[in-house]
Amino acid sequence: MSTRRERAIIAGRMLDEAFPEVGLPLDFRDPYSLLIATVLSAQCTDTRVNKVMPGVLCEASTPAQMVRLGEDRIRELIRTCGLANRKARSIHRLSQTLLKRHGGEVPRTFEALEALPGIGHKSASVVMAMAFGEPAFPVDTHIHRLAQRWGLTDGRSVEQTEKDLKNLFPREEWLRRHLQLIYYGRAYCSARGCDGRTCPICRSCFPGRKKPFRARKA
DNA sequence: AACTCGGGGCA
DNA sequence: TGCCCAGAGTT
Repeated sequence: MSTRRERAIIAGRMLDEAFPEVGLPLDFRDPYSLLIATVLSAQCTDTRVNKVMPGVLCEASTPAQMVRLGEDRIRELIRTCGLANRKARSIHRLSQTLLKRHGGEVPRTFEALEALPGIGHKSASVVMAMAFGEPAFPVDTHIHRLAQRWGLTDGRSVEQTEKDLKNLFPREEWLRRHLQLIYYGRAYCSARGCDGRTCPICRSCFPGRKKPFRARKA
């Protein structure tokens, strides 16, 4: 039986081996672009988001331009990302709020970011970590699932998982671990199930695991 | 904490 | 078709 901290150390080593260098999946450093990309990312793969973003930025790369572009045009541009109605309205309202409340700038605090319409804790964390370089550990349902499978948390909520992961990894590793976990889950241990042949952890899974995970069919 | 929303892509 | 995808708002 291993402790949670021991499992975290093993997981960290394994993640570094699997993904020694990690790049940002959404390569937008500009805060506003990243904010838009984050909104589009809901229930949507990042490859699809990356395909759509250049077209959006071409027509509107600032809140003022986005407001002027209008909801209907935004909806056309982001159609292939799914949930286009909601996201178009969200992006439009978000841009209006940025203009009215922050002079067209993206605020640099958690509180202000989370207070924006259409921006929740996870999106705020992404912007804080990747646009502003502040310590944040974005945890979504995928990382939550992985942390549960690896015995890094007992919690049922993503909020508890975020607390546990922040506790298990030093602050300067948060962004790297976040990215590695995203990539790892996608490659080996997704919602469909864990491929025990290629996932070094789930193959033997940590002691304490109740039952084997459904393997992805080849 | 649980529920609702709800669309494109892929097997 | 059924299932999955870098969630947010409301109650």
